[in-house]
Formats: sequence, C-alpha cells, structure tokens
Amino acid sequence: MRIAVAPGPDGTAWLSTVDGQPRFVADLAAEVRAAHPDTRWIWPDTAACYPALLAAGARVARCHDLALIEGLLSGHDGHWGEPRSLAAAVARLDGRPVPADPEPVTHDPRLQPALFDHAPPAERSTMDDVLRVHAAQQKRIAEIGDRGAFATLCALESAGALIAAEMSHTGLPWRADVHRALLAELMGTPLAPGMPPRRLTELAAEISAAFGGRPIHPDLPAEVIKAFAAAGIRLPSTRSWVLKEIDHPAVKPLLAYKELYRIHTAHGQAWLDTWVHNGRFRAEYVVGGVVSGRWATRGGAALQIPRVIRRAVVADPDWVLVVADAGQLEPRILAALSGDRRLGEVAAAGDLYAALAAEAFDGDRDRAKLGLLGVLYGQTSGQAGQLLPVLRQRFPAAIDYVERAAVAGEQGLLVRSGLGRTCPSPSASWWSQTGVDPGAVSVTRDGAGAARSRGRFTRNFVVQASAAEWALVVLAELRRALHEGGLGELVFFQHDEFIVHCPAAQADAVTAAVHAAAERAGDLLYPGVPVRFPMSVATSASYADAK
DNA sequence: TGCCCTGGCGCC
DNA sequence: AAAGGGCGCCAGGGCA
Repeated sequence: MRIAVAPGPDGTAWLSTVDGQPRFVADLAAEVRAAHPDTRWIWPDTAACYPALLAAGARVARCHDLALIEGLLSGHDGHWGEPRSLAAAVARLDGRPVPADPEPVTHDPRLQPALFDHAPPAERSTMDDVLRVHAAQQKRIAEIGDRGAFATLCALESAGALIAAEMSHTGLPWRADVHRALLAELMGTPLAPGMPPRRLTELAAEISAAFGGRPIHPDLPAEVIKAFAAAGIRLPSTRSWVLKEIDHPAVKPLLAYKELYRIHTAHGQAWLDTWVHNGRFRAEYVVGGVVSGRWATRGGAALQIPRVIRRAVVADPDWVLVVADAGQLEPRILAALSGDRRLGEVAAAGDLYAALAAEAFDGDRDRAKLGLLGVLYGQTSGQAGQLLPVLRQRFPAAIDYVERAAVAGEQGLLVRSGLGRTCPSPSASWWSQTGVDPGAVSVTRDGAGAARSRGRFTRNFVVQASAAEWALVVLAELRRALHEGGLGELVFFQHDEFIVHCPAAQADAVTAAVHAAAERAGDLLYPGVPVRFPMSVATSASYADAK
C-alpha cells in the first residue's frame, strides 16, 4: 500500500492514496502510527519530514523519497547534481524553468535553530504535485528496462534516508568524560582556557629549538618549508610522508605535533562541547550527496573519527556495541561484478589478499594487496604498476572490467554501478581541455592528464558505487531484522562498517542478524555468484576494543 | 566582515 | 615502498 504525503507545518499534512481523494490531517504522526506497518510513504524529502515524525514516536518502514529518486533519475540521464526538490521535479514535468534547490535545513547545533518555522502551509495542490511526480518517476524507472535493478536502487536509497534520520535521532553513545580524559592524556590540559593544550606548546618549542631557536608556527606549511630551506633542505610540501624521509631533529616533534594538532582542532574540546550532548553524538548523515552513493555527513566529522578517539564510544551500562566490518569489500565487489571466475575463487576465501598472494604472488600478502588496490584506484606507476601484468594474466575478466570503465571515462562516457547509479558527466572545461570533443582545437598535456584522471575516477566509481549499494542492502536488511526481533538500535554506519547498540544478552542474536544481512545482500545483488562477503563482527563495551 | 581557495590529514 | 579513488573539516591567506 502506498500513501502519498504533502507535509505542512506543525505536524499537519495532506494524505492520499495513489488514486484516492486527498484528505487533510492535523497530526501526521498519529496517522503514521495508526497505518499498516508495511505502508510505503511517498513524500518529497525524508530528511525534511522524518525527524519530526521520529520525535513524535512515529516510525516508518518504507518510503519513496521523491527528491532522492529524482536525483538518481537525473544522474542516470547524465545530469548529476541538478535540482531535485519537489518544485524542481514539477517544473521539469511542466517544461518550466527549474528552480535551484533550497539550502538544506541543517540541525547543526552551532547555527541558530530555525527549524519547522519555514514549512509552507500544506496545500491540496502540493498533493497533486506529489502524485504527479511520483507517477512520472515510476514511469521513468520502468522505462530504464533493467529488470528492476534501478527500482531496487530507488528503494534502497529511500531506505537509506530513513535509516540516516533514525541514526541521527538515536545518536552514537559517547562518553564525554572518557573523551576528556583521553585528550588530557594525549596532550595535557591547557594552561588557561582557550589556550592550546600544553603538549602542543611544548612540541612547538622543541621544533623551534631544532631550527636553532627561530620561532615557528608548525601549523603553517610555508613557515616550515622556509625553516627547512634555511637548514639546507628543500621540501616540495610538509606532508607527513615527505617529512618522514628527512633526517633532521625537527622532524620527530613536527610529526608528533601534526598528529596531536589534528586531534585538537578536529576532535578536541571544542568538538566535544558542540557535538556531544546527553551522552550521544548526533551526526547528521547526508544521503544522496556523494556521487558514488556513499553517505556524507554535515558537521561533526562523523565519518572521520580518529582511531584513538573511538575509545570514547562506549555502550550504556549492561549494553554492548556489536561492531561489524565487511572486510575487503571492494575487491570482492569487483570479483562479483566482473564475474571473473578465478578472482571469484579467491574471493571465496575469508582473507582475500592471502588467497590472492597464494595464487599469484608467492604468498606475499602485502604485494597482493598493493597490486589489487592499484587496480581499483588506477595506479600504473611504481610497485603497484609492476604487479599489474601478473594480475591481468591471472584475472583477465576482472582487469578488463575496470579498464573498460576507465576507457569509457577517458572518452567522456558515463559508467554505472551494478544497480544503475550513474557517474556525473564531464564538465564543459573537461571537454575543451581534453579535446575528446571533436570540435576542440588541440589536446594539451594537461588535457591528456585530465582524461586519464577521469578514467581513474570512472574505474573506481563502478566498484565504489557497487560496494556502496551492497552496504545499503546490508543496512536495510539489518534494520528490518533488528526491528522485527526487537533487538537494539543501529547507531553508526561508515561505508563498510556497522555498529549496533544492544543489551548484552542480545549480542549473539544481533551478530547472527549481521551475518544474515550480509548473506542476503550478496544473494540479492549477485545471485548465483560464488563470491563471499564475510563480516568480521566483534562485541565489546567500547568501539576502540572492537578491532 | 564574509567568501573562496589551498594545504594538510582524518576516515573508507 | 608509493603517493592513486571518494569524502569533510580545520586553519590560514587572499580578496572584495
């Protein structure tokens, strides 16, 4: 059963079945709570309307997110990033100028909360728009003619939007006291509020001393390069891997400073004060913002939590964190996508790189890993490049798969994930720069570089985007299983990693649900393909102990 | 003052 | 050992 929703302010809405009469409701949350649980809700924008429903205790099992699906359809047509709001979709249908999308409503606690005040009044005509856009999207999805793959992608993307809102609502358990103790242990406490932590000050002094006492700001690359030049060392940059090659007494404190400074600025006390409240870190996930279908976050850097800081992620008393990680996901996806039989056999192993090493690299796991990652990222030089011929000879179908994607990209063509998520078209400047466009004047060396660069992007896209949709299936299956079993709560998702927070007694059931979800994802996306997608699952009180 | 760019680096 | 795919965030600098 599908029910269309045109949300208004203060929890009001117009509701309609796909072919019925619209009716006004004063309390959308009450309607949702009373509706059949399998209802698929058709609405303009999950991120805009679902948080308020969750706050009112109304959970939704399934939805059709018109904005996200408009974005997927535009992308499929080669117009990634075009406006996708309900207003834009209607204008597109009517052949009118398409308005730009409004700025997303943010829940960033640093900004003044201005939520819910701006919602336009619910109008009956908005319901007409919802129904028209929905019907048009259904037609476009059907016309793609890929036996339902793209429709699956649309359902997954919508499910992802629900899960993202639910995880933001729930929050990741976060112990501010543990975090503060960790910061003090790593870098000492500031001498005064607002001053840098003590250890940073000390390291800065050590660095200055190593340069003969000249005062230096270690966080200004230009100053560091100048200081090294004065000592007779010319550096192309101050990146840590460059510094590691240098023999100079300033290098050691400089590297230590960079590491701590990063933690201080990105996940220090200021971050803690801003983002952690009442024992939870509420990240704002952004679905549909990354070309490959991975999620992003807005504020809070939820997908870049440094390993040392993960010690602050601690389960509630008598609860545990079940941390699941899909190991070596992208090479396995390549094996499944390409149907390469030999790589599939390698990918049937628990440790893909070890099996690959045994098969083709005399048991050298590091070289096997380096070579395969080089294939995924398009590295042709250096050691990874040298390993390519071996891989091509052993796994021709897999190598061919990514190289076709690379060639298509260099020619300005579009490539797609397994379910049809589509990469962006090249920019206008790319066409003129590369000379791929026959009307262009000449190909510069920069142009050739730009073409190869796009080839690396499309090569990686087909794998990364297909991996992202596999992870979405896992997420959706896991969410369903947890809800049906009354098991815990999903609290974190990061590309190929999933965290469930649950009572300790449920840990085994949750672990089983994770494995089942991974298996179902493989069966759904790659039926009959022998590739395995093993999950490593660990249960512990702290995220830091789970790896 | 605000905006955009760069360098650098955290995560996958 | 080598430096390639996707992101977001911070600080600082240049500019209007």
